Amino acid sequence: MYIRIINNVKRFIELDGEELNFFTSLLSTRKYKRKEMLLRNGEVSKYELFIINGCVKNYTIDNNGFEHISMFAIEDWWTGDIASFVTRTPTVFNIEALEDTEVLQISKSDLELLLDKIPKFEKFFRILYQRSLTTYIERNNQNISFTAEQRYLTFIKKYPKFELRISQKNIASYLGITPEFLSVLRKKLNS
Amino acid sequence: MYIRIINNVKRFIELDGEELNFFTSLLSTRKYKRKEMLLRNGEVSKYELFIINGCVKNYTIDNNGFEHISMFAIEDWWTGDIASFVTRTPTVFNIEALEDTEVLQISKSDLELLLDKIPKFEKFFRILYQRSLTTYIERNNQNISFTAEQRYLTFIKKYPKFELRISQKNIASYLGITPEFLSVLRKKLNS
DNA sequence: CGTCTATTTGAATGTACTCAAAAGCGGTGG
DNA sequence: CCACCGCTTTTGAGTACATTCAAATAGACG
Repeated sequence: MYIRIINNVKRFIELDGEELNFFTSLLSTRKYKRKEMLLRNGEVSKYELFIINGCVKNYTIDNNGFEHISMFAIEDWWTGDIASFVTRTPTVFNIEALEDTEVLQISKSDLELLLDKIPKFEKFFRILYQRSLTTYIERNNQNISFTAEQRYLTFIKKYPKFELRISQKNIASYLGITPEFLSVLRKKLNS
Repeated sequence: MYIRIINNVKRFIELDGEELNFFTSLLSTRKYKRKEMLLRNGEVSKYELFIINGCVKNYTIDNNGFEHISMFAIEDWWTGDIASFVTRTPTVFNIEALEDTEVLQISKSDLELLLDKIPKFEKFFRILYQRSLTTYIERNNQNISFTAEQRYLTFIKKYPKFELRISQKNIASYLGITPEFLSVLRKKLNS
């Protein structure tokens, strides 16, 4: 149950048995069926989530009803909505399971307790956010400088697993293009 | 000299006089003239930077020689290139002063020393990166879902100061559009 | 004051979208 | 296990948003 999250945390900090027990005591498990919602636009995001298995998408819906995917998360990834979680304000995001998914979650008060009791977790999250930031900076750069084709090629190179697991419609939404246009791009690239 | 950075740090953590002295002892000042480079593509980013006054742009140059601005930073902002700084690998970014600029900088080894001696700084940077991440997530969402006009309107609403201080050419580069098209947009919006 | 860069303007072009319809595919129930 | 239903993907025609290139004008810096 906790092996994946423990290995994940141990990438950046070292913890003894007691600290690990305290950490895992703050986590709870939840299972979601494919298409179930983990978070809905308008709610306050109460948890930071760690995916044990499965796959979710984190997206907004614009005024015309179109979905725009901010991120995917699969096993060993953290997800959630930091902005809403930190400020306790309603989220603009939705999180939906793309496969049957099992998560570990930690509430805001328990996370604060954890950071307070074991400051090494400040370091853990500092590094986690640092790396996440790097990814978003890179993606932002691609968004403002790449064509859709370049973004697609970069995406499948960086996340080869995702291409097999995630529908074209969802990949298109992540890339910021229409599914029709992604279809055209793929046809062109395969010929 | 240190008032701005001390106030910046005190937003998230409390420090006593001794801790502040240790912190500031690790900082050095540098001044740059307008158009001077703070960092060049291919170098390793050796410092995290805090702007005391002035304004800089952080950008990449694509294969066709076009600039794409990742961020601006003015007084009280942190900047640099985390990816290169953390991994000690050559950066793809350039940082250039848009005005005469004065910065405080801290080297990687000194930052590590600081984080080690005063773990509260782990918390400071955890929160700093968390907030920065939130900004990039929001901007990424706008990039994949907004038209150029919507991105421009959002930008001037969020950073009204920047519009007065930064050339249209640079704003266009930040938004991911051509200066010519931004000119057309502004004309349309002013009529 | 002169030079260099930024901004404006316009015409032609390209990238990506919209809308519509057909084809393909997967899950579910009979 | 097959057939149907709903959703995804494909295809194509017409359109919109944004770029490219060029030239004129305006503005800033030394």
